[in-house]
Amino acid sequence: MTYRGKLHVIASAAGHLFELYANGSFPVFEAEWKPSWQISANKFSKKYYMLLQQLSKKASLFVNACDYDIEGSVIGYNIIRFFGDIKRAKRMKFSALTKDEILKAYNSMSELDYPYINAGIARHYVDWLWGINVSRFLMRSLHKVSKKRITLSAGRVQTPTLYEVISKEFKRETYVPEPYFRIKLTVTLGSIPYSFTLSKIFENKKDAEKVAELLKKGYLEVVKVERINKTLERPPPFNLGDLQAEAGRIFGFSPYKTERVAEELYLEGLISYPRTNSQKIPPSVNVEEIIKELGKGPYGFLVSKLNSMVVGGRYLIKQGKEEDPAHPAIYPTGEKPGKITKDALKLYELIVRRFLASASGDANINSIKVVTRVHPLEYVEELNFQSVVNPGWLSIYTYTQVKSFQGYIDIKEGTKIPISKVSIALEISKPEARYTKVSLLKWMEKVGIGTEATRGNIIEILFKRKYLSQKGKYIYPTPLGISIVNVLKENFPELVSVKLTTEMENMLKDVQRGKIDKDQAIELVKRKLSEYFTKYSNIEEKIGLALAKPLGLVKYEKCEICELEAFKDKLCEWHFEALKNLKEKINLWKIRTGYSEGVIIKKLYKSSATGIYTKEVIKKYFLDDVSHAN
DNA sequence: GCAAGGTC
Ligand SMILES: [Zn+2]
Repeated sequence: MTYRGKLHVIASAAGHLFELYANGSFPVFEAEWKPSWQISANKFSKKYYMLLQQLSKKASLFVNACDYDIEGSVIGYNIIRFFGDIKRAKRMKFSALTKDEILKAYNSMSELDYPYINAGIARHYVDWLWGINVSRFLMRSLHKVSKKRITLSAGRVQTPTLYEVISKEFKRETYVPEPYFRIKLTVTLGSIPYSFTLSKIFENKKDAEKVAELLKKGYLEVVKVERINKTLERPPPFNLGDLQAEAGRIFGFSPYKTERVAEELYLEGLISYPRTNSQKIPPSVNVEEIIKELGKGPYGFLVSKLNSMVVGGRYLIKQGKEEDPAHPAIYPTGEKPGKITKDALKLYELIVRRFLASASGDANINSIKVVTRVHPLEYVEELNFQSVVNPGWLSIYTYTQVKSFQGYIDIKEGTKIPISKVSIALEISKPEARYTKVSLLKWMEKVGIGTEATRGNIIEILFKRKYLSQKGKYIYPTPLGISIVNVLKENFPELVSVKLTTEMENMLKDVQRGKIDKDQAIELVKRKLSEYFTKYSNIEEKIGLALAKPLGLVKYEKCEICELEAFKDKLCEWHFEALKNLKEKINLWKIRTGYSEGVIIKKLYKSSATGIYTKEVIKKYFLDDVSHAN
């Protein structure tokens, strides 16, 4: 384009066109930037590379207009320094690809942003040095012992993620639930029988029985009735993490799949840039125009619903808390979908409904809180009944359903409600849930490792390495994954912890502020790794052996129940822990319930709260006894 | 071949 009398040529990169690269030696501390297309099997970036190289020959000024974050700064810097001239270069900064923001950024462009560039370069080196060297160390060690070449890896993001799955799973699968008792009452509300469980917890069955006996002659007295009108606020538009969570919940998509399909929609021009953490839509996005366009398409009926809710004709998008330096939240462009896959259409509709919901109205809920005294005891019990009086956004975003109490509640202060039935319920404690791909991604988000663009993929890498496996929707570690974590935790403790990322980010901030030089920061990592590998030159066999065992490449003493290495009493650490927990908890069960061991074992074996390793221990050592005894 | 980060 010609603007203000000057010819401007705008050409796009496609992510990093250059990557760090070195030969195959070990340890390796020197790396150079090399064109991505020369390294990777995928040559897609070559055409972008060639074009930018050609155009750069004729340019008098170079402007980096990549994403306004440290990666965007590195992407543009590398292109300018390898093809152009960093002395004739500028930086544009904007957080949404809208006319307003682009014009503003154009009119206020700055010199090249070295604080960001240097921090970005340091980030690349730190990850490369740790990842390449430790991965090579693992593979060399295994090769020494087994002569096998098997791809193994470790890294700042993938290793803490693997460690998290394993530590959570260790607790989950060796879990033995504890018993407790609660009292269930059935009363008549108006003309409807209504059952609920008293909140009071009884550790021992006998205590619960005593109280239940008293309640048979008891009643509920209504102490207070409160009617509260609550609002259920409409949700903000999607960032990628929320989209991945919802597509997982609703369609069963993995986070990686959602990211891929979202990219497809983006390239089709149907949605805005998907790899964003923002839940906000800035005023520079023309929401009115987008909704008008959507109204003409297949989702026009949703726009009609929306318009019936909005007063005054102005849409007010609910803004979320999460932010992104380079992009707004995900929104539909208003373009009509052409021929796209079934999955793409599902995801598109989800994004459309969420966007329209964020522009619609909050739902109104009528909630009745009934405070009762349970006679003849002094328990105060709260009963809550809610019904949706105005669905608002719930009628557009129909993936979220709110239960409504059906029926009329005719009670007021002083009303006495007879108890028609009393029973005792055995309840058991619940363990923390197993990870799914989605909940693992949410964990990564929470602790702050990885980015929108990488989290889904890094989870898939752990599966490709056969460190993790999936059954149904749940994730389980493999023996190889367990050995990898054991080896890394013992020898490179930094690498299993999220702290490595926190500390790296602090270091990057110092580089940005000029408190330390990027080369100094990189040097510190090299020194640390160098010390490690000098120290470990004579333990490669030991480490190789630990990795060869789960791969079945060497003989070793196995657990009596599984393939893991025996740890104590012919059991692996996991089965040993499960047996220990089980023995302790059986006693607790006996005291609290008065059940025989046989009954307890059967209940535990049947319960979904009991861990897998616990069940295997039960099967091996207890179950036969039980069937003989009976 | 190996990381994590871009994007195809
Ligand atoms: Zn075992």
